[in-house]
Amino acid sequence: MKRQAPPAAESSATPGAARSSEKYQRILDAAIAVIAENGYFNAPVSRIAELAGVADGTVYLYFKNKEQILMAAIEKALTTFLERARQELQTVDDPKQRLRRLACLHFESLAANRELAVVLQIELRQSAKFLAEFSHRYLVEYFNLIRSIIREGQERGVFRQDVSEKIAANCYFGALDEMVTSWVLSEREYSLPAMADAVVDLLVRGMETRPDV
Amino acid sequence: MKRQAPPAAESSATPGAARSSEKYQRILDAAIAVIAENGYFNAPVSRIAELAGVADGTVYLYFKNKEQILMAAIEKALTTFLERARQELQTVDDPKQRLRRLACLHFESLAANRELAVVLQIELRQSAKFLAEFSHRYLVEYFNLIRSIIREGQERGVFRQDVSEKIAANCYFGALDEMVTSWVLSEREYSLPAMADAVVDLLVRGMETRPDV
Amino acid sequence: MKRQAPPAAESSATPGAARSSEKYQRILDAAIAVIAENGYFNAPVSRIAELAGVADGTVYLYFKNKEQILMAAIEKALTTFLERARQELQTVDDPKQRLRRLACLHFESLAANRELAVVLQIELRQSAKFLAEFSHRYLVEYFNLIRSIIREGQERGVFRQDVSEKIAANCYFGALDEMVTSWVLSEREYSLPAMADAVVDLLVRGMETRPDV
Amino acid sequence: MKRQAPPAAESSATPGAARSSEKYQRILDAAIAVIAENGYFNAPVSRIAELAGVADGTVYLYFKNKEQILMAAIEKALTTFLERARQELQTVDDPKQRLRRLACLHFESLAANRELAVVLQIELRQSAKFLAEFSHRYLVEYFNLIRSIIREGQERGVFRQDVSEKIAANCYFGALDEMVTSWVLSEREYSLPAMADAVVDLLVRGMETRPDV
DNA sequence: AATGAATGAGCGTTCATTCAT
DNA sequence: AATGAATGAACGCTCATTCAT
Repeated sequence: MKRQAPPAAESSATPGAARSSEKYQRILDAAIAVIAENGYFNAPVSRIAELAGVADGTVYLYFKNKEQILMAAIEKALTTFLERARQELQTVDDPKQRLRRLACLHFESLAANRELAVVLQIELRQSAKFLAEFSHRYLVEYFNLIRSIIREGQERGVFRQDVSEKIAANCYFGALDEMVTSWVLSEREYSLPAMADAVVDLLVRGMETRPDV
Repeated sequence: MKRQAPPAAESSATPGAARSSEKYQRILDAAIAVIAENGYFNAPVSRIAELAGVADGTVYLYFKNKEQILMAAIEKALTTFLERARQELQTVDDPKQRLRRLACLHFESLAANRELAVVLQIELRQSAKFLAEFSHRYLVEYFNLIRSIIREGQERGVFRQDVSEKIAANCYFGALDEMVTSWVLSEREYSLPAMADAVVDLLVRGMETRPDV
Repeated sequence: MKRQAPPAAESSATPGAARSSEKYQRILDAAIAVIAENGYFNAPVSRIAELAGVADGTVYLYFKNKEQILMAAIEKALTTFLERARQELQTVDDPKQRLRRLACLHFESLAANRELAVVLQIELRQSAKFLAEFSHRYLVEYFNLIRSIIREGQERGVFRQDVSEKIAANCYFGALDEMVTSWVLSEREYSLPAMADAVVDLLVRGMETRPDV
Repeated sequence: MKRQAPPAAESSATPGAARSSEKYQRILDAAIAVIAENGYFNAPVSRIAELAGVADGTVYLYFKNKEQILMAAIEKALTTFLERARQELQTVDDPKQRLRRLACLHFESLAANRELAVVLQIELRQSAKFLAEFSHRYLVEYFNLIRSIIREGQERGVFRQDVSEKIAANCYFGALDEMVTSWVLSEREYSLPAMADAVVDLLVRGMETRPDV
């Protein structure tokens, strides 16, 4: 994250790409592409550099090591997502609708960038240690958001009280996650966001208090 | 030529040597242990061999390459699981109960062997290609089993017809899967099977036809 | 020092060199040659391997890392020297003669293997840390030997008591050491052992009690 | 063109830029500090630049390459030392006293700047080639000074004629050198100059003609 | 079938040096 | 004169795989 002060601005003399330091971003994008294609451990830093159009050594001007590239990519994606999610959820009040909105965002975000989706769904879990650390640092916030919505719903009497909020959040996230993985692995092209309603429907029905008999 | 009868069945993952041999199994167990501990890419074949008590070269008498060890381990775990699942499900008729029974088995199987769980939940996803191939070859059967139960439920009028059986299966599997991942990553020790009822409850309620108003 | 059990014996089928594990020694010799030529930091392991006639990776079968090669070479040279020194000194009683004998051995040992001499005189001192550790582990024994001879001389009244044994040992070693360095750096070829008498003469005179006036 | 007058004298080790510049000196000091701490090969130019408070590239305005920094640092230290030595020796006539004075200066100079001492005693010897070139260019003068004193002593009949002046100089220098190395490596703090008398005593006694019996 | 020494391609990373500004 | 981002060659080391025994 030690983003070197970009030497100023893009000059004219540079063929094709802008000179200076959207290089950070170029490396990040290249990394996601190469990792998505080959997996983290089969993604040589040299290939990432090549795709980013920089020298091997340049990568290390922007990232401490290979792992940090992946970390940075994931962190950014998640931070962006959470920020957007929190913002959009402010305009929705009903817990059911909030879960629905969140699922749409989840799907839209990943559908918009399939390579990123591959990385998040698959490469993220290369090793227990990596995932564990990651989960604790970033994913936990997403979970907390989900749990807070469910809790709110329970307090309002919209969701059943006899469902552990933690378990419900797990099921909700797990269902979304599996849908994405399924989509990522599928050869057939289909709209992921279009699935949101069905999924949320199923889960919300599972959680809601019966409109009593 | 004192070739000791190389015992029968050879699957794709198993060349020249005996699949049933005791060494075969020892290598498999060692592989799961080492991979669970360090991750697939940080699991040297030499360490697997060491733990299995065989020479490095011996591993290659039983497996074509490193990837095939992981493949074989997973294949066996899944085959065993599916076999047992099919058997146990024969004694249950009600679709809801069948889903419940399946979830219990899912959790029990993995809770009984945490190392295997780590491998299945995490190491499985080293690369999109790997996972894709794996999914298509083995996981698809599990999915088909789940889907057939749901379909049966729909046909009997126990589950709503307006839920895509495919999506429902995804949600069901995703929820279970996330519960397991959560359990694997958790430091606190708790009973995974004990969670089965709550999870199935949530999902079954989401799928069932309302006991009409 | 983890010398792999050499797989048995030299077979006939091997062209030129013996098959198996004087490889350890070959690598050591190659290392000394390459380091003497280029200096430790400019001595690629790959060149050492090449000169030893083994693959790069093989080096690491015999040595934990590059530093350990240098360490092993030096340790062996010093151990051999000290062993021989102690043995030969048993046959000499007079302290003055013992110092003389030791100096001869010192010079002979290094003159017999100029490359080793280069390594010991020069490469040994690449870094303060390296040298410090080395001195404390190996050189200290040599110093102790020298000091014990001087002390003995003092006790017998052959050497002056008003000279710190430690300082005298430093001067003695320093003089020998400088002679060797001088010889190593000199382009002109001359006999190092031939210098021994003159050097020892100077130092012994400096230490001896005057045959009283 | 606002070229600030690039001040006069340029030696071999100093290209384009000013040798007398303040930055030049800052780089030199930084280099000695960093090299003393980490060794020449583990002393990144970037760290030297950082410590000197200049940009990486600036270093190359003052020095042709990394080696030249070390060269220049050593050259300056030796030049300064020799200049001072020659001056101080003008006030001493007796060869024995001159050797004593020289040893004191030797020890004082290095004791006054431990980092420089580390560099001179240890880092100087990174490679036979480096040391050889260095010896021939700078150290030789020091040796000549020592030899001239000894020769003078011999001519005056103070020192024995049967000692090669060259060997005697080697022993003298070697003894001093070893004392310094010993001091540099020692953890215990002690006064190096305090050792001068004892060392010189030993050597001078070794060289002097007996006050005849 | 079993061994394990040997291989060598491949990788992550460092750092002296350059050069456009 | 001064900068510091960029370069890319070079290196130490690992490890999947082979093969002579």
